[in-house]
Amino acid sequence: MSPRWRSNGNTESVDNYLKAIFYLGGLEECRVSIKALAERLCVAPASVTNMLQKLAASPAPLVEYERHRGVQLSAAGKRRALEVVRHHRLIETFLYRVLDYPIEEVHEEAERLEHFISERFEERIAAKLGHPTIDPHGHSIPTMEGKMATRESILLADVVEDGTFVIESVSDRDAQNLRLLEACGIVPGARMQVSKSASLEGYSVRIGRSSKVFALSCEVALDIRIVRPTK
Amino acid sequence: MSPRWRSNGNTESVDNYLKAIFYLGGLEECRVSIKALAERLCVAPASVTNMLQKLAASPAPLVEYERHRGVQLSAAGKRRALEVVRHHRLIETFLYRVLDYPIEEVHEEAERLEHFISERFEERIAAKLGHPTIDPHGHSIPTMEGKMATRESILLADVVEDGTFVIESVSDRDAQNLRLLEACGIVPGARMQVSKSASLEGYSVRIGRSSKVFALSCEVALDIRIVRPTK
DNA sequence: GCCTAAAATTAGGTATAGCTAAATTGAGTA
DNA sequence: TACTCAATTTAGCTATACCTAATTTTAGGC
Repeated sequence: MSPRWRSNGNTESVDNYLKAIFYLGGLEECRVSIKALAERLCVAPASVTNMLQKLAASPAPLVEYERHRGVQLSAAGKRRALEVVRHHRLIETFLYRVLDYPIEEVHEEAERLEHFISERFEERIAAKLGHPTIDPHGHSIPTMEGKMATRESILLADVVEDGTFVIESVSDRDAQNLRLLEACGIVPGARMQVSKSASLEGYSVRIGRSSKVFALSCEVALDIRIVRPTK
Repeated sequence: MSPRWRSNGNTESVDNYLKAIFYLGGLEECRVSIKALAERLCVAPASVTNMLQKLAASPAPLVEYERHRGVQLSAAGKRRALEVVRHHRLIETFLYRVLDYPIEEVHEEAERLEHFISERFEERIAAKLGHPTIDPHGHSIPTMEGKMATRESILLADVVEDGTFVIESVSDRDAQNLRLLEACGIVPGARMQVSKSASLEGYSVRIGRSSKVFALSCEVALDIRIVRPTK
């Protein structure tokens, strides 16, 4: 006799651990340290150790964990992480395109809702949106089967030679910053002229044909991915 | 340093208690027994006592609770309950009208999501739907200010004389049943000829101009509200 | 007024997911 | 090799929200 509303088992925390391991592990899926996870999740390192031990001890473990050598997702864990990322990015796209959210508000709402929507909800919003592959921040949306397209972009922060680029994606984690970027026209798909300015400790950029120049700090440049123009 | 995803305080259980007290108290807002609450929430009576004591002891209590004499919502509790009901019914309407959900699936999804949507989400779906006042099951949607329209309907189960009625609302709690009702055309707004049949221990009904007769049990009739046709 | 049964409460226990503080481990340096 | 220190783990604690079993209270019948 357990309350109706807990019947699905609450996977919120677990999902957040999996997502964090997924992001921190990068595409190379290297082992992630307890410290890095603790920082990303805003919990104490001891809490992370605890949770990972529990996850690793389950009959169908979502993580591969070895004492003192960090943690990695198992195949099942990666599948679940990609599902949550798909939920997150579909919801962001939906909020932006169907419910006309301001761009800087979609992340927070998606961060909450991603854990609670059903398969049906996922399928319906995907259909409504025409099965999108890119979210409003320019990030790839994993498919229902758990495949995520990889694109050959680089970090703006890694640019060494001045040139023209197309913005692939921006970070969704800092709403304040996102609002500023959007106001400057720094949005996925925009064409951007970049010049590295040593004096400024950052980058000067011009968007499209505008003559306005914006200064971007190195920190912000770490959150922007760009590609060479196709033509 | 508490994890981001718990920052709002988890009000899921509390919301469910408030909603249950709201429904069981009825429009007269009478005191609700611990036993009734426990049954509705599928938890042990001891758990209800516990929760109510905690809720009543808070500096701004959501309930008025006295040992051995049941519980009632405070003004603040009623406000919150109506907000959750508004969320629930707006979400149901949204799922049905915008995302083309089958009618019998909207309740379960709304039951989960109602606790986690933001004010912005509420406002946006309401706008998208043209600020609806009735949900797909025929229930009134409370306003943003916490007012809920009351209509002069009666339970089908209270019908003593045969006659023609318009269906106001059906229950959303039993998906199976809801699917059957819909298949019979027993949906809000439909015109229904009712005859009480003693032999059947229930009602025989015909919908619109159809000649098909359906038998409804007394139990089902407890979940259908009807009104006299306006003309 | 007393007795009984149902309802409510109390007492004590579980699991989850956090926490701090103390102990341990291991990786790089002297 | 041994030392040091940061990272990790362990131990033991907290709060929430549930549970069962035992106790208390209340309300209705006699």
